[in-house]
Amino acid sequence: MIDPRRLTDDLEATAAALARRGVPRERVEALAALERSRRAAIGALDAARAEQRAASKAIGAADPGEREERVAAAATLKARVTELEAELARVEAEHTDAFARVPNLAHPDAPEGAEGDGVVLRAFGTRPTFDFAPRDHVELLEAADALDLARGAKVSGARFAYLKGDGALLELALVRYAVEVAMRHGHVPVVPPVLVREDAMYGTGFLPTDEQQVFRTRDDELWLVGTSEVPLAGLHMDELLEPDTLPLRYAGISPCFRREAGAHGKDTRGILRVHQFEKVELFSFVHPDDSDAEHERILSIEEEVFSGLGLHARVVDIPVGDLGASAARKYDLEAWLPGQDAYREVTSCSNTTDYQARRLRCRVRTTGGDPVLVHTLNGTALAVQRAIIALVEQHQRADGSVAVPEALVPHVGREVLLERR
RNA sequence: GGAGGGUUGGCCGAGCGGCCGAAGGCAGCGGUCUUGAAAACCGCCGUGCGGGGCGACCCGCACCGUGGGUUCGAAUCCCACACCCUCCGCCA
Repeated sequence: MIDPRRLTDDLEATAAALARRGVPRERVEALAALERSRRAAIGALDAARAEQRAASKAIGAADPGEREERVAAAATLKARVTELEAELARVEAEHTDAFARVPNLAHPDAPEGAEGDGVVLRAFGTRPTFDFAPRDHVELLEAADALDLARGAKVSGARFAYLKGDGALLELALVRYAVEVAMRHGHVPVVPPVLVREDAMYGTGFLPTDEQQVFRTRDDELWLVGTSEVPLAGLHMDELLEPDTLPLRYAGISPCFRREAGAHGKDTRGILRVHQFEKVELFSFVHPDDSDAEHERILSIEEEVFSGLGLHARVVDIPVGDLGASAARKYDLEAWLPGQDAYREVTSCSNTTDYQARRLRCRVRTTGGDPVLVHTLNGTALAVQRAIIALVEQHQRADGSVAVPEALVPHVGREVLLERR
């Protein structure tokens, strides 16, 4: 959510900034009007309440003779207050809903453009070459009975899969490996709840905008998270933090659930786009001055995780037209997938600046001045299914087996996986 | 699922219709004292919103788990819900 105050105080600048995010001028002016009527309603109510309070106080000290008359007068004032309260509630509801749908302001350095206009900042690792026709992850994993898509579909539907045998082992090894890298960089490992209340979904910006992407439960007011970013951000909602506690850094380990509505026909093969996957997520709460540096820091951890697996990938600076509602700036890691002959997104890290903090009411004390909103950042340390794809496809050998990268050997317990029996 | 107890400021903890934004303590901040520190003593010390000065300040309103209700007036009374604790049942 943007700062309503800033919107009315500097309409021109805010309108220009929001135009970058595709918010039309008329809508910005409508928001400003809502903010002004909200303030007017508050002013009127406060004044009426002050009158009523004064009248009530006088009753306590009044002579019994004039009491009845004073009570009647106070009752009239009360009716006025009730009326103004209803008016404010109406304005406030409209205001809240309208502002909740406004995306975060883009970072000045985020590149212009729409999906596909990302700027490749750099690449790391070596793009593998093969003296045989490389297979894709489905062929490699199914041949070794490490993946069962057909039965996944039978039991749960399309976009669900079983990881078995080496596939299951690979998940455990990758999670453990990623958590260790994250811990080396000061992120505290966390296994969070994956069912959360609506408040946490709103606070992180997944509601109301992406409602159709989220699984919800029928009999309880709970939502299944699409990333542990939600419960990790929620960790400090409604909190006023002490400055010396920042930065707070976490590494969430959790399954993630996504409806993938509107993605019909897209990435239907294999486990690239599934309804349920496991992910290790980096999350930081920092002082607002430090969020740019923290963003680079999280990106570098992501690069370390991937390059540590001997994988080739590139870093993409995502254009404003392709940012989610909460992000001011986003970097993706795109790994080379020989099976698709393409680079595909395997991680993503966003600086959400004060967007989530405002919605979650998370602030930090400052020396002297008023508390300020913290900045929050999130990034994928490792998304298991996509990492598995990149790993088996890039490290495959002619016989369909996969060389386990050195860093993963201790966690897998073997140097080769997916050998056919 | 059943029965009880609880939820007050950064923390602990009083308050049980108007004098309560809220005693007291701890922590924190400033000062006196001290070679320095501790102790002692003095002072300050919640958050949000609205308005004004538009500076380190003043005024108003709101907030005692959340949402309703009673009342001229509620932290205090009533109802619902959420969460925490104890006991019983069930269960991994």
